[in-house]
Amino acid sequence: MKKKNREIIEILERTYPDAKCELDHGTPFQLLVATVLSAQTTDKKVNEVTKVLFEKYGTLVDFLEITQDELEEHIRVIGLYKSKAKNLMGLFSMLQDEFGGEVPKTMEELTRLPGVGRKTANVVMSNCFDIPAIAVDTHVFRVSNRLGLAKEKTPEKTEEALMKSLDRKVWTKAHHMLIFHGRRLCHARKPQCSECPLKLHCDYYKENGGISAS
DNA sequence: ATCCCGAGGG
DNA sequence: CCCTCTGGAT
Repeated sequence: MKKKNREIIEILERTYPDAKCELDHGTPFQLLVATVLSAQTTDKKVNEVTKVLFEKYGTLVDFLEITQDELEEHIRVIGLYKSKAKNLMGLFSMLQDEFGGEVPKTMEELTRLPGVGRKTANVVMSNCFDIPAIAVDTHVFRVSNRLGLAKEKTPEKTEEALMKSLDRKVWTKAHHMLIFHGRRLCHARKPQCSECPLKLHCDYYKENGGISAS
């Protein structure tokens, strides 16, 4: 790992020592469901929904008995609930029919599941099975570009570049820290550069002197 | 208005 | 690559 990257990781570790997955989850199956639900909404809201949902339906077997209408009723307060409910219904049956009722552990298998893309697959692999992975969401994408960890034009290329430029053992942690940084300081619109401990390592800061775009 | 730890389809 | 899908918070 390059010296600059190592310094960035060290600063992130000091700044966000508690960076972690904030979705509540017990079993891998439950985190998979929670992660599918989390797209374009907040973890807080998903946690409120899953707390009630998993109390009534805790396992795949329970969900195989549910109807799409019942599921929609539970997740109605979350955005995109129709497509999420539809995807989850397909996900349940595919888990049962093609994966023996178990959550698969590979990118190829996970992304076959309806509603599961690279981001969700990486979250499941790293958080459920301790497989080093970098899930690139909008935060990781933006922050990586600004810091120069991975200057890429698509999330998939950013994922590849980060895996090359960072030690495997910090992948999962780096993923969480970059998300925390994106949410706390390195906002899309108005990044708080003046408060940022990484500004001296940041290409974005160098280019505009830390003046937030209006 | 803009954003939320996206995914699928065109 | 770009658009849409959704509702709630700020």
